[in-house]
Amino acid sequence: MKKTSLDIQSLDAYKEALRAVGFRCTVPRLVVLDHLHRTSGPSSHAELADALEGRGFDRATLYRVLVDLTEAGLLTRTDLGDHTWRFELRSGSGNASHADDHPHFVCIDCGGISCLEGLSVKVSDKSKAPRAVRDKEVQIQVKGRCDECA
Amino acid sequence: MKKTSLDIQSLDAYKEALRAVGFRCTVPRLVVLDHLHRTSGPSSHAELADALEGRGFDRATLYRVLVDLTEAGLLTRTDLGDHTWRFELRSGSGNASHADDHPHFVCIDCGGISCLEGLSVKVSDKSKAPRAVRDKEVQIQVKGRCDECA
DNA sequence: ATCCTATTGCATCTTGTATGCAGTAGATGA
DNA sequence: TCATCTACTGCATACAAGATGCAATAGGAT
Repeated sequence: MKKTSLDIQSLDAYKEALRAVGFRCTVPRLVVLDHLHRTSGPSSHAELADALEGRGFDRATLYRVLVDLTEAGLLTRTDLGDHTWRFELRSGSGNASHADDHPHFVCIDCGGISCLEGLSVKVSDKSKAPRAVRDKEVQIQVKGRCDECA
Repeated sequence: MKKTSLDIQSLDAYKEALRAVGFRCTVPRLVVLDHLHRTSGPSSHAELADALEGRGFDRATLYRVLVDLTEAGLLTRTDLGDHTWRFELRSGSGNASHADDHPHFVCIDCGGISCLEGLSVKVSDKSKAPRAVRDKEVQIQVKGRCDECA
């Protein structure tokens, strides 16, 4: 099922999103957006660079693309505890299916990351919890062993 | 309130804890344990090294002390999202006030840690979640800004 | 007090992140 | 369609936190 290297469906959406934040539509940026769109779960700079190996993009370029897009609000940047930034498409960037603030599951063995979209956290004793918890202005991480490593 | 440089009260407890995990009771280790005991909240390697400046310990030594003690189970190591490890005494290491197995709220500004005892997690789509999540064999971390830093 | 070996101190390396600069390629107007 | 302006890219290079190899040293068991 290897068609074109870029998802034509979303291409226009990406271009529009880039222009909306005042960015030029360059090949590296479109490829990064496309890759993050296809990938499930957040990607690190290293993972992205590996995945796009052979496309001829410089690692520094990819790094700056990630940072720039994050600052422009098209991506989110999180650290799941392994000392590497992981980037993910935000909804509204041609990626309507993915919520922004879902919990992540981090495998304590292999370091694999997956998203727990269907997970909700409830606080029973709200009086004690910090305001941020009640207002859901938090980032939730769940650490454990994934099915492969269990 | 500057008395001795080492908290005599806890010294024996530290020595005992070190021996319990098969470690020798060396000066750097005792000083690190003592410092973490006095400090509220987690300390990074850099903070620790700065605080112990003048004691003549090598930074690499302090780093290895932190890592060793963590692997021995006397400390916990977390990353609050700023790409630096932060270490904290675990309960049972002369710090009985803190249980380890409940969700923690971590302030992304001050690094303060509070406990969310009344927090529960529900998974709506159980088919996709890793087995560990369903079996509750996970460690949950909630990151955000605490009330003081908000 | 002596000896064995876990630890330390020093040097060095790695990895992830960040930036300066000259050349290149988007986008705009003619 | 082409010229032009300048936001990007590629390359080199820097930087800090985190690791590690190795000889010297200091716990602690005998």
